[in-house]
Amino acid sequence: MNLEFDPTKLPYKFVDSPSDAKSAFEDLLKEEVISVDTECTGLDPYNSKILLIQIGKKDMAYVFDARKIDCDTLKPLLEDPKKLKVLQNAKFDYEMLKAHCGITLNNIFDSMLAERILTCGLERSNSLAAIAEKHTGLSLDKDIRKTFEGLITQVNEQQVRYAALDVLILFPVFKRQWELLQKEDLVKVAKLEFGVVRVVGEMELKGLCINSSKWRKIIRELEKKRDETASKIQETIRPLYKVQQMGLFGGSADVLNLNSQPQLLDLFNNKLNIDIGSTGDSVLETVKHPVADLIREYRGHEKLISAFGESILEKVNKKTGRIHPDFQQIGADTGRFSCSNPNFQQIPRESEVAPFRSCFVPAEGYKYVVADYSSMEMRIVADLTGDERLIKAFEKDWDVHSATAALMFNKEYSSDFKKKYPDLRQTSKNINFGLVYGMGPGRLGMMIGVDAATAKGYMDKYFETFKNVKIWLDSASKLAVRNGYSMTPIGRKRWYLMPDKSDPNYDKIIASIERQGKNHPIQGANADATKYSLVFLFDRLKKEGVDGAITHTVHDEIVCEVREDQANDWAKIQQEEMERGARVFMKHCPPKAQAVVGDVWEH
DNA sequence: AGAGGTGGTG
DNA sequence: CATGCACCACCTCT
Repeated sequence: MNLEFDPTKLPYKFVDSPSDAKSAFEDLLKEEVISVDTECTGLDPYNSKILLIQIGKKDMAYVFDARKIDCDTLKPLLEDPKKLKVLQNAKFDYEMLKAHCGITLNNIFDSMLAERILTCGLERSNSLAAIAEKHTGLSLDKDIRKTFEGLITQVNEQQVRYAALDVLILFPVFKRQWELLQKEDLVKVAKLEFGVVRVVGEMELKGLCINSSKWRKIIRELEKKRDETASKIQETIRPLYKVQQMGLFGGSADVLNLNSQPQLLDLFNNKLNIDIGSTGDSVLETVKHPVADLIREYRGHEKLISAFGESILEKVNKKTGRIHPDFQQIGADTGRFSCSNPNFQQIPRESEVAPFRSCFVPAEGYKYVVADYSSMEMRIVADLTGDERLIKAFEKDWDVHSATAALMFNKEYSSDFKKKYPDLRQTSKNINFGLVYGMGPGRLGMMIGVDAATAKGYMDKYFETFKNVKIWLDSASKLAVRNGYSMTPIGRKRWYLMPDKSDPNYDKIIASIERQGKNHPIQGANADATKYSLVFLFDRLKKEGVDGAITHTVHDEIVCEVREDQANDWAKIQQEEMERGARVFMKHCPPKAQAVVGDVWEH
């Protein structure tokens, strides 16, 4: 790879005076493509500061001292929609520049997302060092990055050189990635992802408000229940253990640690003489012993307390009073988001004992508008297979599981089908859900309580009824194996590492690729629709001048926080835009989104 | 520190 | 022959 600069004699200028800033600005204004990076004292945009802003052209890097230069000097450059800004992990710099300088980056090329799009399924590490090494052969020393953490003194020359190289290297990386994106026909996907960056940036900056006292109340209740169950278990099994241990304060010590699988296994296998291979819920469920039931009860509460307890409240940001989770834009190889610190995509669904979701509340004077797609994956199946009867069912907005059951078992569809034939509907529902995962008869049988042969009969019946679904699924798995990748309708690819013929697990791995090859186009298409929706909604918020923000997304759901008096109108818009997001590629089956306005996170 | 088990979400 | 997709957090044990 030809570099346009000499890595041993980096072309950079350190800019720490207004006049130098002005001339650097003038010089950069001539460029159509600039690269951008920031060095900050930390990762949290609200509790750290920008030290350096680097802006590069292909043969020169300007390193601005953010503590001496007025950001406003750079604003017209960074906000110019005609200039392409190349960044590594643009979301981070977007948030920093927005929070500290009021600068809104646009027209973004994100090398991290580009690499992810180009290697989905193959590589998981998309650090600048890895990408630069791969595309230019130059190895970056990222150790210096750590030296910016909490820095209060003046930056040294080594730090400036490091900062300069980060933006210089982005040019050859960008050039190469752009060629590859075109070659792999991934430009459309890349443009979508790059458009989503600013939405994610704003979403993370906005965060969510949580009712801490209500949250704590739930945890306390759960702890009470857990402790009661735990004591009951300890008392019940104490006689089985020879050693009577006394606790520090006179009470009896626990006989075993209820969270320990080995100790639990020992309890069942050696003390209760009930052989179990694992302590998972599906196994304990079948154990006819009161202790098994108690442990399941204990587990249920312990899980909620440990995963969703105090740890989440510790994430409340001191500056904003809200929680700002990390959204990973291409968190899954299918194209889905993932979420962490904390993971707001796995908050339990609303229930009597654990109403966690109702603790998420909009700010004073605002409402939540929560919208999700209904039966999206089945609608995508209908669209991809072009099955007229499925499409018709969705056009009439029928319950899809009832409709498939009606077709499979030659019954008349009716609005009370679920009441009349609950078992038939359940069977169809399990097939519908299972088929997008490539499920087999064994698993289906387990789910509906019949043997594998009977279950296979149902599946045969299903595929006889929906021949084109079978054709599509077979073709999807074959294509994945033959091509080494699968694709969503907009062309998002997921690659597969093909096993060597000599691999002892060859068949197993191929079977797995076949299942992933069926699942990816469906799950990925859903993700694509949601991402288009995010972009459409974001633009619409601005266009309509709505006082609101996108705060959360969970795969087929988008949560907005909108000023009270505008919420109802926005709900209608949100529903329309989400359906439009799906119609980008759904040309046969109508998508459907449903929105509700409320004071808590619910749907 | 990392793996494995378990279990929460879509 | 065997066969459920995609994540992340917390726990224990090595």
